[in-house]
Amino acid sequence: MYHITIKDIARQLNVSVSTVSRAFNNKSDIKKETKELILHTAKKMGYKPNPIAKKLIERRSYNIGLVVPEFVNPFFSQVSIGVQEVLAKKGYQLLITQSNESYETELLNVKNLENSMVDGIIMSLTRETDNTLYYKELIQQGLPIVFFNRVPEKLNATKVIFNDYKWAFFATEHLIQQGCKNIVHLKGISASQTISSERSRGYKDAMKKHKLSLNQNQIISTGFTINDGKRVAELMIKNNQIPDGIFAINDDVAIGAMTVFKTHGYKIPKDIAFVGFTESKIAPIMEPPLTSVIQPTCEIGIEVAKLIIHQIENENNYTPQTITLNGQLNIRASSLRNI
Amino acid sequence: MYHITIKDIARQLNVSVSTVSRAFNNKSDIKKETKELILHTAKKMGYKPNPIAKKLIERRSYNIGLVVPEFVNPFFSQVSIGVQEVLAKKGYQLLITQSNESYETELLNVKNLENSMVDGIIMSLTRETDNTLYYKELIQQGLPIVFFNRVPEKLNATKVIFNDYKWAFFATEHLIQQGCKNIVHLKGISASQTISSERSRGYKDAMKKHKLSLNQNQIISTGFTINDGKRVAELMIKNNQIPDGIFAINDDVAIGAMTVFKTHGYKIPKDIAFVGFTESKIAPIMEPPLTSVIQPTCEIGIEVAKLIIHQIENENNYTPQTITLNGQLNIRASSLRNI
DNA sequence: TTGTATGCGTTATCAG
DNA sequence: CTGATAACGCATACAA
Repeated sequence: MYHITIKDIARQLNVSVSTVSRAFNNKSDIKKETKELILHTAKKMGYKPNPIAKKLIERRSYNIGLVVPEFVNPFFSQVSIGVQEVLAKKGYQLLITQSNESYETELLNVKNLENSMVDGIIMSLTRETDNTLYYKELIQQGLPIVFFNRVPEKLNATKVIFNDYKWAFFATEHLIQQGCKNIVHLKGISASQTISSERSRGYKDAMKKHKLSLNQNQIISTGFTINDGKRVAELMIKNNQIPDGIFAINDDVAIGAMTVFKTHGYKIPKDIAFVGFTESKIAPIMEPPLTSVIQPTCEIGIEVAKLIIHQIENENNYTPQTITLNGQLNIRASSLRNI
Repeated sequence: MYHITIKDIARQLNVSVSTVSRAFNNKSDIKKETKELILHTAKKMGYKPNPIAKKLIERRSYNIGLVVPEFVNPFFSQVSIGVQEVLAKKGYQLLITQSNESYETELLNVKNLENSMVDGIIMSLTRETDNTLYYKELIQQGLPIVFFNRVPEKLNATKVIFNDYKWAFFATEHLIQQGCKNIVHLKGISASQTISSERSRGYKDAMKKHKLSLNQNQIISTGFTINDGKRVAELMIKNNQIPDGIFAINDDVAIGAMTVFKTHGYKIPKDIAFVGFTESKIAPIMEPPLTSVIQPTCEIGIEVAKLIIHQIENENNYTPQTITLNGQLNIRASSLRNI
């Protein structure tokens, strides 16, 4: 693959490289005819400006790194679509990496991106990420970073988050309004995760507001997968602790639990009403269709991308901010008791 | 963000840049002590080599472009994981673009990648892509390209495909072995798509082999989404054309159709047995769980990545090849009649 | 209006 | 063993 350069064009036309350069960046004055001639022959010769050379001069890579926990999770691929959309328009390229829910890999990814001289990093932490010291240092060094979704609680950084508390509250309240009295919350795992704790906080406050009894057994640390949901449901059945409503940390857990309860003869939503979180593709086709909180995935991506660009282009003149986005409760049959 | 360069180190240590450079590329001889001193102070100063400068010299971007129809489809995100894995190890970066099933966007993406001076392109065509002339030209110009999944039938290029024919044949034969006599195939749309036509060819041949009647009504051009599946099922019910087995172009179509038939009181698999294709996350948790052909998504990615690297590194000395990968039929309750 | 020279950060080729 | 210098492709300040 031989690439045509401005030198080739200059030689061909017996002009200097600077003239050719000028023709492309309609800056300094250049005779209209020469310009047109150059542009024309450039096109004919199949010239494409070498972005690498430009980047070297501008001392910027126009690359932005993205670090997500796992790409199989549609949430993150959807966010990345939003990110791409904005970045592409602005001439940036996105380098996508995934940390497979491993802090070690996450750190490695970030360091690799640094070595790639990205202009900024967009990231969502793994579930096990506890130590955010390195990211703090990066911020202090002046590297633009935007966190989203799974964000470091203690760091003063730019963040885009979802109002987990509010929507967990609404979701729980919805179950209560459907007549549920004994609602169990299937929670994530680590208490350090903002998301898990915010959602369970919303659950608790809704229970309190409506003066429903709330004991330790009603919040169960489950995990995040379909199998986690299944496992917990089996345990609940074995212990004969059957609630009349379940608010799950996410759709996968809800689906897993629902499946098990169904095969054991429980009627949904009559015996147990279900609400999930972070609407998945499966929710609407479950039987019964699963009520879930939908997050504005694409908007999150768009917002994140705008923020990182803003931060890059106003390097010395920006203050960390946290943007909180809203969602929607998609009410479906799994929680509708038609009281 | 000020970046330390070898110049900074040279100045700091009162040596020349070439000495510093030598210290990093343990090539030419350099006094052990100076080398160690340089390496040490470089680390202390937080030096990171500028990959852009290196790329300029090497006249290579070490970027590889990926063009997929849509990233929401987990198939493609899974493939991309495999691709990433291999490329990252070899020091390449992946630029991911998606064409949203639009030929126009696809072409735009490819051209953008060209302008980014990618060293090669990995792509899967959109469903509407018909004209592959431009890609032919690119290949002739010597740009390494590897196609996968949705590949241009007529182009002599490197391709990684799945044995759609074979597994469609097996899937259909499985239904026949379960006692189905009147099997309908829910096909994609465009006849020009290798995948759709290969799968329906497999279906037809299996029917022929087992001497089952096969008329035009048994192959229905459906589409690719859950709603397409629903729509067709409703039509079949309305026309009272109820088969005893359905082999769908993909899981989404199977799921859509299955849902409708179920709500109309049909028993799965007793009344109608179902087989999907390209195992989705939903398949195992459907009720009944959906039999499907699983594709080795990650392996496809790995294979594709290896091929593009091979092509890049042996630019003048490679011949286009087509690699066909195998899958597996995950038999589940949706097709098991326990005869 | 155009050409010359310099520099972006690095490597490579020569001299020394 | 080390230093000076040219080159990668392009942009730009300055000179003509």
